[in-house]
Amino acid sequence: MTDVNGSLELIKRGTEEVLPEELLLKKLQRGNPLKIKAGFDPTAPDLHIGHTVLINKLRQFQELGHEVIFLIGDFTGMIGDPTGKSATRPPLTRDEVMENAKTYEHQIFKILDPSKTTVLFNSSWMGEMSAVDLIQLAAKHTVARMLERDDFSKRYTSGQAIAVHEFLYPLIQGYDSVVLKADVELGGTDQKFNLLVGRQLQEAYQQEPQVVITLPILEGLDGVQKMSKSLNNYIGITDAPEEMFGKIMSISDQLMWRYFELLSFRPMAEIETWRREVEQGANPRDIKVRLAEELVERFHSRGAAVKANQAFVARFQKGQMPEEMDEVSVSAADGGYPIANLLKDAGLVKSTSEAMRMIKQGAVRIDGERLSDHGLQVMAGTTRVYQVGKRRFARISVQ
RNA sequence: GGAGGGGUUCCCGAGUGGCCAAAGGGAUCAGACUGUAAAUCUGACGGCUCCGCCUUCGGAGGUUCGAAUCCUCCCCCCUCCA
Repeated sequence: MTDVNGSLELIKRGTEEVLPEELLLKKLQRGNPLKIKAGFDPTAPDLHIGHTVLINKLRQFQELGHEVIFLIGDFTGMIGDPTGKSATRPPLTRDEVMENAKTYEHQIFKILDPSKTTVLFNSSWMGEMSAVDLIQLAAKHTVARMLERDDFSKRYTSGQAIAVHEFLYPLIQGYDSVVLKADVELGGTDQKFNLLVGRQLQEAYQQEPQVVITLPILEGLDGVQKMSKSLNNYIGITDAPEEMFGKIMSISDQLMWRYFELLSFRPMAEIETWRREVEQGANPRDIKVRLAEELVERFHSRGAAVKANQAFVARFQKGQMPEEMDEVSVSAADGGYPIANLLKDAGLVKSTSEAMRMIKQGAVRIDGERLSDHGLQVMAGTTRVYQVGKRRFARISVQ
């Protein structure tokens, strides 16, 4: 390998930490393909663009000739990662795990090269482990070290529950690295503790420890909390083009730069140029469009990106109705369909109470016209466009 | 095993017999303003046949004209001691 330092620089770009960097350099200098490990939770196969920060990094390793191990933590999934609040998860069945794995592959191979990716399940070795083995593994770590983990110490000091089995999670994740003889493990900054446990365990099992690379956690659409499905502040990589485009356009100007840095493949120099243009008065919206187009193109196609942009302009800058919306058909009883029930049954609101509120607040429109009568009975034989707020539409036929 | 503290509406957190569908904050949603920005302002924020009615305050009973608030039993969490 002639250009080891160049590789190192490339790898470091966009990362939070490389621990320890000297070891990575040493491993690279040997010139052999490295085993790059990244673990994924089997319960949440719907990836969002926050996950792609990591996946993009994996791809970079592949391009440099290394082997990526995409590890599905189906065994650890049964424990549940004790990050933050730990609601007990129901164990997944074998079929569910396999199905989720398929979904993962479908999504990650939009970015990764399948021929250089090995997909593994940690149940294949953890399932074989005996109680004795597990206790021996547990003997290699101490409670004090476990409590170093921020999550645990916070919960411990603030009087929240920590179940004993939660201590096993980092150990098992670390043991995966032992089994795989991983050279490098990637994870989000929130995984730093778990990743470091892997290093320690590898040493305990007489292996050269892995290099730990942490990547920033992408903030969600709100710009404050991390992107996650449960907070509903995410952009799914399978989101429809228009939805994806719209979500990106809705982020704040400040957050836009963060997204550019972590998600765009554009050179940083170019992004800096745009930032200066904005400082000199360019409309940030126009720059944001470039980000939206790039990402829609990556996960869909160039054509989809162009179309999404056009639809966005038509709908929000020119105030037109969306071309496509849900079509709903319902049957009215005698005397018509009460508007509140209609909106509820069509899925535009969660309850009739909410429907009433929306109407009182002036959020409901029928064919573009604001509705004020919350007692309206919709007659059979009509088909109209019902709108709640700015974003929820449905074309409802009443039979 | 012993002693003490605690479980409230999505989250945090007030509330110790009626004025409580339950303060306040957060999140969320809507309206205004906009670039579907952000910030800000206003309002909403259990359900329903919606100017009225029904169901909520860990669970099950009980006292009372009336209970989130009192009593009994049960479940769960935390702290200190052992």
